[in-house]
Amino acid sequence: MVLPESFYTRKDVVEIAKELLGKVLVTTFDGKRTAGMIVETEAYAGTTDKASHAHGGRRTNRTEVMYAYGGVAYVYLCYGIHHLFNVVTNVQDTPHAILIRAIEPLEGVDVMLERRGKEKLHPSLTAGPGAMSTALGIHIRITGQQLQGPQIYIEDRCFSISSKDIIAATRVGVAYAMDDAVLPYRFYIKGNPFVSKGKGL
DNA sequence: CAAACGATTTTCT
DNA sequence: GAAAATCGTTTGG
Repeated sequence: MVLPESFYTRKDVVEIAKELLGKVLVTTFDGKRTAGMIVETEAYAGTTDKASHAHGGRRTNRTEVMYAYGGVAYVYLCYGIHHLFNVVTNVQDTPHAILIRAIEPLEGVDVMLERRGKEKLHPSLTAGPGAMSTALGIHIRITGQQLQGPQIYIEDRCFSISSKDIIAATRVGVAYAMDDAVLPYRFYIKGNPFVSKGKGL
């Protein structure tokens, strides 16, 4: 079943980040369908989180979509090269978001390989937010789209992830956030080979 | 209007 | 292990 808007509009972004593990992200761009199970996420808790683009209530053209009602996509360009895919959560004017960092490919592996210019399935195909977005065909132009299709949606296929297999860790690449960099806002599935390595982890 | 920067990945040494 | 790639967004003049 496709996750309803009510899944995203709840207030606890950390809780939602955990629950997204094991859900399936499905995209259909250029008539090509790809899907993968989410194995790694990071929560960004809006105005009080220095690592978030919206910290301190910052509001610009880019971050405006984070202030929207939960359940839309926020994609932004990092280092001029990488498209990073986020899910906006919480209610309007509360800019919470969850970065999807890695998936385990389930459908359309051949399409992902072609988009990534690779020959065979390897964890590096979708481990890491930039790589994953490329594999799924995610582009910054889909920012603001509803996560209920037709181009992109997340569904529950009833994969059960035991809570003891969910690992909480610090986020990647946010050292500049000072004290908020140590918060355990990164979640991943223990032992899954498609979880990104991060920088020093 | 010009300049600096980054929630990363790849490539070269 | 270090450095480059590369451009939209943000910030300063």
